[in-house]
Amino acid sequence: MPELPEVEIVCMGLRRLIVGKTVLSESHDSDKAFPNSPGDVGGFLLGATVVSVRRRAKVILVDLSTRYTLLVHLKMTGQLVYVDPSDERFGAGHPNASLIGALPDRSTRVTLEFCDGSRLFFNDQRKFGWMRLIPTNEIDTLEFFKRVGPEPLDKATTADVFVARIKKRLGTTVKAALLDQSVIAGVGNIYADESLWGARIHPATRVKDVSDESLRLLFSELVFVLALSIEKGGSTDKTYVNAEGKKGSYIKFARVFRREKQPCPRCSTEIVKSRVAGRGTHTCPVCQK
DNA sequence: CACTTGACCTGTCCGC
DNA sequence: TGCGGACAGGTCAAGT
Repeated sequence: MPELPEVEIVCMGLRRLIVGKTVLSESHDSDKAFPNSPGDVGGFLLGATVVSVRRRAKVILVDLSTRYTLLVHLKMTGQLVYVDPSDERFGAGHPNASLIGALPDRSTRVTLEFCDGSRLFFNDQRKFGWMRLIPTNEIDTLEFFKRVGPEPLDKATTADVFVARIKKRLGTTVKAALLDQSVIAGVGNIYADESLWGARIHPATRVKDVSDESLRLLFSELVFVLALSIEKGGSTDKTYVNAEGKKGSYIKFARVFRREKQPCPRCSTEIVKSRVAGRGTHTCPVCQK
């Protein structure tokens, strides 16, 4: 499930792989892949050169020379994978296609072909993800970007900023508040559980019942797990891969996420799985009260 | 208004 | 072996 670290890793790869490349053709399986975009997406993309790749929250922004930007949201199972013609994974029909991760595959929804013959595939098993083509100067007018909270890894986003924002959600659970993109950007289920364990806060606690000191600790734990995950290439539970098709390893370092029935790294009590804010939630019943 | 739940999807896993 | 159902979770619309 791509969250901030996974999306950041994809962006870093795309910066290296596609900036400066010009689109030769585009194809997609269904117009549902491009909600709220011009009808003739292919026509708008033809001849456009990739100028830069940015990230805001969990959204990838590919700025084009045409003053349009391609927005991409990977949601849960989306992938953006670049393949060069010299790569053995290039093109379908390979005898060991699924084994080597050949592309396109049956989850491929959009294909961008560049002038040098390389391709960028947007794959999405569950079809929750989307791409959107929009004039670059209209990005700030989109409701999501107007509402979204600050980036946790920005220097300007201090613990004070975080505490002030989360305390606007006094009546809800601290986990629901962390997952709310308008409070703080980029946090999903994995890093919510991991940071709450780090701060010894039970996810179902109401925000009003958490001390300022604990909220400040929560922010520093959040920054810690996000930065650690970026260092480890992100979390691959099932489907996540980076722009080169490679998996991340954070999940090996996770303390509670997907570790139910395993010992808590702090006190050895069995990690339990429950449901908080409508999500599978992992906690240590002793460390997190 | 503040907050919670359901819908969107499909692959995988579990019990029978 | 096959089948029904639960589950996975980011975001927004709908419901309480």
